[in-house]
Amino acid sequence: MTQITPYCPQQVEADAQAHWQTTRAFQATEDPEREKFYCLSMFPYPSGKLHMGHVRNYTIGDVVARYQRMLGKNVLQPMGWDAFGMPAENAALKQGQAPADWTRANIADMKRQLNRLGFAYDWEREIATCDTDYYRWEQWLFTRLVEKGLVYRKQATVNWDPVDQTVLANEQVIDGRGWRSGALVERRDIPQWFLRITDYAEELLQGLDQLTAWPEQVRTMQRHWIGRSSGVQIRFDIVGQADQVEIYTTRPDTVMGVTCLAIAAEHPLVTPLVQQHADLASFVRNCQQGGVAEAELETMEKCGYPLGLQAIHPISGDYVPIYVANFVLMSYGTGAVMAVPAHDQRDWEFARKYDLPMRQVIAPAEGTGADISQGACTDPGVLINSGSFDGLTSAAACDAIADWLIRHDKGSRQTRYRLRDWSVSRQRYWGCPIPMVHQADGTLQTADELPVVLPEDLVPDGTGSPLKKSPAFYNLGAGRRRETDTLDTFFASSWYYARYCCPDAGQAMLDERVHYWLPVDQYVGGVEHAILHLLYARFFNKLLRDEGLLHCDEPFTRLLTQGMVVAETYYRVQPDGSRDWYNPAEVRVEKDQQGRIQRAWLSADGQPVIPGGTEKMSKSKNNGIDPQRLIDQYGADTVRLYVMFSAPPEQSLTWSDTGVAGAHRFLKRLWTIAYQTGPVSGTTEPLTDTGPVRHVLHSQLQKALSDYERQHYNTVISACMSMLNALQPLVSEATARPVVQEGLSILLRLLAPITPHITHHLWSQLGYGPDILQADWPQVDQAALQQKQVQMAIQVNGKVRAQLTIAADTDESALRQAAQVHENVQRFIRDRTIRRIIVVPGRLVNIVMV
RNA sequence: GCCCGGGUGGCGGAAUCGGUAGACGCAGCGGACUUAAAAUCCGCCGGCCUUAAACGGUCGUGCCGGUUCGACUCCGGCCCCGGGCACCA
Repeated sequence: MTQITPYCPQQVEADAQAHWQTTRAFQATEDPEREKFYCLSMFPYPSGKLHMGHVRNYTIGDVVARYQRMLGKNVLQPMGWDAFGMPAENAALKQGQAPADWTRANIADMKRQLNRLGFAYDWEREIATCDTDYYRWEQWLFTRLVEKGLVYRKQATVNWDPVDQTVLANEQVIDGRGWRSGALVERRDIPQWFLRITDYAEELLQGLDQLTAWPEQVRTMQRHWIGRSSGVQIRFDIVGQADQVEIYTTRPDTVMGVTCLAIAAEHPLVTPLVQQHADLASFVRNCQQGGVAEAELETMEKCGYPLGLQAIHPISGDYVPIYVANFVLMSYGTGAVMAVPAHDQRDWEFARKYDLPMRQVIAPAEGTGADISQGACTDPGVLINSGSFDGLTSAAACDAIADWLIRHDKGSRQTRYRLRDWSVSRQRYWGCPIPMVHQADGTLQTADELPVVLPEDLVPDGTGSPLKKSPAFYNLGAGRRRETDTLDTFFASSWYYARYCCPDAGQAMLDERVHYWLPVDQYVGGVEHAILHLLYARFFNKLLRDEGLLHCDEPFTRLLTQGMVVAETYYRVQPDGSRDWYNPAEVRVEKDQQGRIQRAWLSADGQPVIPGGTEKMSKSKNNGIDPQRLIDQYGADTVRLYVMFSAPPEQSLTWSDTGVAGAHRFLKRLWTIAYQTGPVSGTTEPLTDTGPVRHVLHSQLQKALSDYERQHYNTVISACMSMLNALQPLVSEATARPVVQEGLSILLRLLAPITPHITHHLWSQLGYGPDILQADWPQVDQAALQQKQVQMAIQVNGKVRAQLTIAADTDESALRQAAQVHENVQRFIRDRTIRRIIVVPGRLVNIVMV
């Protein structure tokens, strides 16, 4: 046997990539004659190096793009950088490097790594959101939205670090304390810029029904997030005051059970009383302790303090006490809620704690009265203790009570959304400057000239935005002052998909090329973006549409939410209480028999580290795995194959590096078998052989083709492995050569989207064709699928008792006969009466006994 | 706390519409080749019972219950893990 060139991925991959470069294989051009396919993966934040989550995301996207290309579509697959954000400022704090330099160095590194993986990107469309040519159009859009009245300014509650004198992100609040200072975080209201996304709430909700190629779970999450509800806004008068308190409820049927109102510490009713009552003042101060994250507000201990005012129940006229409560925020809703302890669990607990009366006004529709001594009864039922409303069902009472309140001018019906307007201003440096100017008279105007360029030479010091300390930036003279807040980075990532269509458009935000490419046919990204990013991008698409810049209603036709790559986290607590996170690659662990971690220590110093649980790979928890080592050792194709094989794309993947060797072994076998078979020779006529190997080949091909459509790429690979397993014994048989060649030709094309380098090499080197990118997609030979014999299971009462190999065209009565005579079956049916026999053609016969 | 997912051998996973649970791979074990190792190739591989072995039996898809001739799949209740909760991206 002749010596076979060993598989050398580094060489094969460099050659293939050079070929794609010289042929400009992935540069996309608009061509109205061809069907387009726009495949987009969520662009990365340039945090440093590529981690496994990136590799997984971009490999999935690349497989989709290359698959569509092989189907003959005109494919656009761009790539860029979500380049503004907090980590650049954090790196600057640590290393004193300007965020711009850090970011651009990371972009260069990560671009090199992406290229090494062989992704089919059109790099001529590369975008970085920190480039003036990109963000100038955000500023332009912002001014347009100001003109349209879709931007406004309002107080909003933020996390305030009283020591560092800075606003903290929710992520920077750890156990109620600032991550750097360790100081107790306070809630503080400051003026912020808002976008009226709620104007689009109904359209964003309705649009979900059209997104049939989105995962149902994402649509459900967005529906709940938008959270449309029908309810009643009710006004309560206050004893001895002209002011009123307004509340909103979706359960007006329970209104007769109100025994308390709870209002926010910042509510206008509270402020005048604070000066008079020291206890109240101290309670209000306590209320302002802690962060603003909803999870924190919902899980903290609910506290209240009686304000000393009584509200007048709008129907009964009873007096109900008003409490100040730490779980009501002034900036959401009306800043007040009604409490119905008998029928709401949170209110029930609140009433227990402060010894407030409970008044049951709903009886369960069926059975005897519910016991509210153990907890609230939240189910709908029939009204009791509700005067003239007694006996109504909850549904009827909702209507009747709403009507009563409206008739007596005490309330109104309202449709509300849980969705809140989008606060887009950030008190940070490394972002797009908001193009507004504070005039000497206190009014606000849009900037005279765009772009407002962000100075790149500033270095943050952890005590607020350096822009605020940079008169060169903000001081416009004559008392005019530039806004120093920057835009939320979600602003930049909400329209990049459109800019890729025309990244060089100099005269406008978007040009006519978007009409060819949009909407995006396939969007791929982490499931963690299921709500915020995807909702904001849908919102922006509608803003851009209403601006006349694009025509589609929704930006992303099909969505694949890739599961996360998660890994264990490890940390040590520093003397100041902060946590230092260690990468799993630097940690050694000892596990017990159940696989639980017993002991973990840093390999560098042997000292223990604390396991922090498996979490999404992230910069902040330092648990990203560097894929570079694997690429160096095995090559890009092996890494691509491995990440696609080891789990279905939508499932989360707990990182472990066993199994990579198996993926590599498969590619080596493919290489060896292809070279043993040698250059393509002989007839090119379609084969007519219907032997067992071609049956395996074409039934596996059929499975692989359908799995490509279903995006079950892990089982595409399983099918390819089965095909290679079937071919392997035939390699040394000269007569089987046509079948092996056919098999390899199918296999190479099936694998081309997943492992593009090795398939490119073998295809052209062994004479299957000039360039696998131009090859036709394989097709199933139906004749090869036919089988003369099938194997069926025989069950008795649903338990498998025997196997039957029988002619595929055996009719049903013959099958019943054959099943009953089987020896082992006889043991179970002897002496007993057969009640029925169920035949599932091609699968099983089930004999049901008495 | 609320919303959305997930839980199948030692491990990753398969089972597309309620129809033979464990495809494909990893790890492991046994064998071939080799002076040896690596690589490669061949075979075995959920637990328990029975058996010389095969055949066979029985349990088994997080837990408890239900529907069905038949349940990983459907229904009810629970447990655990992951994601999101509006300033991480």
